Amino acid sequence: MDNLNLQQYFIDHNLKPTPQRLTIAKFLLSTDTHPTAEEIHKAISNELPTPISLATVYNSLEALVKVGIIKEVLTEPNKVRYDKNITNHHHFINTKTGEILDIEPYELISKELIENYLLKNPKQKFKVSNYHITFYGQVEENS
Amino acid sequence: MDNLNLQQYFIDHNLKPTPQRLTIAKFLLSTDTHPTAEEIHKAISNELPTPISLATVYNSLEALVKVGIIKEVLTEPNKVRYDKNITNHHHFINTKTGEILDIEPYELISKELIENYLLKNPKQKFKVSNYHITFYGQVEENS
DNA sequence: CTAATGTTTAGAATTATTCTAATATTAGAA
DNA sequence: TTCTAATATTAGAATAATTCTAAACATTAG
Ligand SMILES: [Mn+2]
Ligand SMILES: [Mn+2]
Ligand SMILES: [Zn+2]
Ligand SMILES: [Zn+2]
Repeated sequence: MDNLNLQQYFIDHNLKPTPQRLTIAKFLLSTDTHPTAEEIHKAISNELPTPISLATVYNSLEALVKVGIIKEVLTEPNKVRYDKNITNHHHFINTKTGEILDIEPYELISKELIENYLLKNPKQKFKVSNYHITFYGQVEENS
Repeated sequence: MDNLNLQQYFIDHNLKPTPQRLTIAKFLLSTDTHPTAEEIHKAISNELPTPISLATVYNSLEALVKVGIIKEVLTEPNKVRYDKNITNHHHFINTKTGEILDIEPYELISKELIENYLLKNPKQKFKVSNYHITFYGQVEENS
């Protein structure tokens, strides 16, 4: 999403396209990492004429989550990370580096497979609306 | 695990079987819920002759995680929950009630299936040591 | 006994986040 | 263009979860 679309998206969702919100959104859309509010605050603090407050970063992130432009990701204890990738996808955590990688849900694990799987649980019937997998391990570079 | 085994388990793992640790461990082993440190503190505070401090609850939980008798579970932002179920298993979150249910990993989603799945990701080779699925949805009672 | 070691404790400190209430900005109406 | 009402931003206080500190306790080996 480019600048103009972003601006329009905000307007369409009753969100004033303030410099702070635009800067935060543009920053998130530009990175594949999953930064925390603090990391975002540090990263953008010199991209605005006047310093942005941490409260505004938190406020803006909440607003951006609400209009569906970003998502929260929970990986470590007591830390919320933010993700520009709003599609249903999974995460691979590199246990050596701590890096969080997006894993796209290809067809192999389908909704049907998942629901079948849960049907094996004898006690209750589960109606799954969503699911998220966190993989832990290491990454071997392709040769 | 009963009282005697618990005591022995602690000793075998160089952990003094203090009343505080035993009480916390027994409490966790007795519940299928996934309580927070605070909830545990409240729940056991009248099961000991003298009041237990919250610091001790945190210290003990850390020790119990270290010796592998319990696990941490991350579901909500900024909250750590504890789980007596140390087997590899998944969690179903009832989005109506917030309840967290254990889902045993039956064979349908095997390690091989998972690794195959990740092999479809063209960019990198993943060596998965572990994975955890969080399901969201509702539960229909069996008729 | 006594020393050494490990444990618990209250309360202070820290970290992440939310709240408050004053000020500033925005966007539409006049 | 102003004016105005609604929103947004801000600094700093407050809160929630957790960790740290250093003193008091308990247990055990000598
Ligand atoms: Mn954070
Ligand atoms: Mn907690
Ligand atoms: Zn992601
Ligand atoms: Zn569990």
